[in-house]
Amino acid sequence: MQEKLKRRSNAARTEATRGALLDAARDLFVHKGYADTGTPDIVARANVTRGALYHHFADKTDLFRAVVEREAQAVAKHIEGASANPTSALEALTSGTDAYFEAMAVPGRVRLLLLEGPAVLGRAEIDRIDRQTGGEELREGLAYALDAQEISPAVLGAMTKMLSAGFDRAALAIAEGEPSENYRQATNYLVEAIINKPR
Amino acid sequence: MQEKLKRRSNAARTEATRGALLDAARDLFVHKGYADTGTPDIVARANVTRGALYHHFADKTDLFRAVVEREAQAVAKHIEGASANPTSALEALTSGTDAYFEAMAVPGRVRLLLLEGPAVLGRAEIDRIDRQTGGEELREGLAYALDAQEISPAVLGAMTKMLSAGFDRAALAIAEGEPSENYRQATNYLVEAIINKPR
DNA sequence: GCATTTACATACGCTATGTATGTGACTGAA
DNA sequence: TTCAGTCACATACATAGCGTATGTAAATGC
Repeated sequence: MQEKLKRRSNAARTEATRGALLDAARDLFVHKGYADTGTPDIVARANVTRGALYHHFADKTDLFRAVVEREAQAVAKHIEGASANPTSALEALTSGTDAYFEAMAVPGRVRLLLLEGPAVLGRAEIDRIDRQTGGEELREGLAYALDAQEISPAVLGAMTKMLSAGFDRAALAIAEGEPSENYRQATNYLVEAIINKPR
Repeated sequence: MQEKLKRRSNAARTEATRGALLDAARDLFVHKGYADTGTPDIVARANVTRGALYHHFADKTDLFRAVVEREAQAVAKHIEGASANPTSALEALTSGTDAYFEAMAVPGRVRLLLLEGPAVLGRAEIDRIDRQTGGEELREGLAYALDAQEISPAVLGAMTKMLSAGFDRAALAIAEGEPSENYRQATNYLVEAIINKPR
């Protein structure tokens, strides 16, 4: 236990303040949305002043971006940890999507990453964050699974984006209370249909 | 040619003012986004005052909703007109998706309906508008195509939402300049894989 | 030990939103 | 035709949030 007003290094102060701001902002952005959350609300909950906020972040959008990036990293870490050693291409895909659905079931994540994120930061920025935090797994899994079939890389990329959007939508529906089993089954159906597609 | 300051009925005045506001707002929302578009900008472009805006619409969000609804109706009308008499389930689906991609290629539509819409109005509201303006076609087409296979209605609904999200994503990519041919091929591949899935 | 940088806090200007209030044009009944 | 009531705005105002400029004490580095 440390003293109440202990002297702290600048690094420690920065970490504490930034962390408090990120936590408070995440909560408020999740519950009230980006537009309806004011910087006064955020700093009040974080027990700092607006000066601190604008010292650590360029503006409100920059703070939001930091929140989103932290969230995306958490998702990536979860998926990374879950995908152990798959026995088949199909199993790799389904276990990967399961891990994704699990990770996205954390409250607020869907709103931050799939709803507010693209609108506030723009689709390009969100895509960048996704890629940066490791959103290549689905593409690789699909490419591997479709190895035998004659598909151009461009079409494969297009299909990957479309399926990825489908999984996002599934995560969104699950987060809104729809039974996840329906989406697990639909996912399996889709993946199987694609992998076993007759030519 | 009518006089410059002709007397007009109230109905005519309302229609003109509302139309000018909707047009101006659509342009600005498309180019600068909802958050960065101020009501002063909108009324300046529409050549009316803020008083007129707040007379006809409850608030800025309400005006945005009206813009989105008009846009969704335009999309519905286009698809409705395109889907003539299909010769097969597969052709019905592919021609429907093609019509959807065409409709969504109108500049700004993707941003309004797929990016800003869900974030500003909420997913639930956007879904309501979609349903109201006739977004049931894909569901019916899929249900018909999958008639033979053993799929519960719940899973079918889930799959429909996921595929719909995929098509949205395709429309978005096309709107951002990616070659539509990739997405047409990917769409065909997916639809065929699903319809012909071996059991 | 001192200059510099860091990490804030405070105060301010600007802009946008929504609302309250005022006014003239239109409408409908007598 | 007139006149009361409503409609379609216009204007003025109150509030609030954002970003910035400026001030200060603590920490860091030479």
